[in-house]
Amino acid sequence: MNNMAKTENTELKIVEAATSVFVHKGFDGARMQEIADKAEINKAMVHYYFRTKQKLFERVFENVFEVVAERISSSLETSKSIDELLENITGTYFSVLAEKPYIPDFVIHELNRNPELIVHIIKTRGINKAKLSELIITEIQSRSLKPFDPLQIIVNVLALTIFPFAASSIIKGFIFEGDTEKYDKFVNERRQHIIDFVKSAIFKDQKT
Amino acid sequence: MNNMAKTENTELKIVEAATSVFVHKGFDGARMQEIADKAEINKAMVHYYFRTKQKLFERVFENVFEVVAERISSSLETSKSIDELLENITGTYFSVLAEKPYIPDFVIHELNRNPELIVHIIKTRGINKAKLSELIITEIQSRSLKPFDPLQIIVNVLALTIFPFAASSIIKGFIFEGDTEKYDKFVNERRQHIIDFVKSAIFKDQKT
DNA sequence: GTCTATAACCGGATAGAC
DNA sequence: GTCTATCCGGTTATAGAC
Repeated sequence: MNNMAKTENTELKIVEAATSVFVHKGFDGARMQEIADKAEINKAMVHYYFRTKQKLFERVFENVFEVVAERISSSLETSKSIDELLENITGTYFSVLAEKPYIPDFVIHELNRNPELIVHIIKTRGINKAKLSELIITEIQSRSLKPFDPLQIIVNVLALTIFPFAASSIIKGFIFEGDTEKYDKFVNERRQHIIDFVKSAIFKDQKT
Repeated sequence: MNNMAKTENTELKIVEAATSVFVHKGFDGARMQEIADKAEINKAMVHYYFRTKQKLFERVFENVFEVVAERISSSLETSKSIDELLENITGTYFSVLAEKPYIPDFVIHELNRNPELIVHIIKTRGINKAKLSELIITEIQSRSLKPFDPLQIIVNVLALTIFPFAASSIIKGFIFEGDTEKYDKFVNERRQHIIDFVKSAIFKDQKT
């Protein structure tokens, strides 16, 4: 009992440490020693619990991915209109990414370099894009919205929301010349801007 | 003379090989041996020409960055209206990125992990966002467009254009379930879609 | 489960002959 | 300029005592 609690506690500490290292340095840049140090534990212990760097990484990646996927899909389930959908998606992403802005670059980078990961993950959790485009198509017809391709719209919303976090260093550096204050203001205003911008694009009747 | 031609030729071969390796594996994942192999040259030669991996990387990164920056800024210079601007930016990006889709992830990832690079690059080539937002502001007033923040609009266009390339593996995997044909069709239609979408968002008069 | 020590290997970099 | 051989530090992973 005592042992088990200890075990799970140690394992958790390792995963947490590993997450913060992998997420900031990537798989190739991460060092098992740094993970051990951050977990305040011996390096051998990390191998005792997870055997290889690769296995530890997979555990971390799935965790990180799950955090986002979980919150996104639950917010999709409950959306009954495009307006609600927009509010929910942007809201969810902003609440997750404002806290963990490094997630997009991490996920994108590791997935690009390791496409097998995708196959593995898709099997466990497929995003229900069918349901999503159905909702959009229905709305396009019933509310006579602009006849854009639903998939393009979905990607647009993802792009508008995620890109600024993925490319934060570029936007901060090149567009705001390193001015953190202006950048923060920009991010704060952006959630509402995206909603307004997308609505303005797809609704025929103007709401300014 | 003969030596010099050979030198420049060898150097070029190294840079080309290094580019393809760095761009796909990132700095941490890249191996000098693989670069040497690809350049069909000895590993010691790579060090002879560039001394360190870091120096070779910087040369490659600046080259890659330059390709994009060059074409973007020249297309910005010549744009006299928002319509032209949209056509030029999306057109330029698509022509560059359709050919080199790995650039966004590479640039974003390396810049996020190595912010000092940004400072270095900004000094040499600043993006003239001032001129850009001026044009947008003028257009907003004279053609009575929706009063969106010009900087948000700029980021929107970049996001809509670049994100699908950066996250290509995700979009291909999750939204198109690995169907390359559908994905290619999606990308081909996307350039025009972005133009239509953005115009629809910022123009008050509808052009469907 | 936890630690120390070390194996085994890899990768960047250099020495030195040609 | 080009090659072979090699050094050397660092990194993953394991052996083995406690």
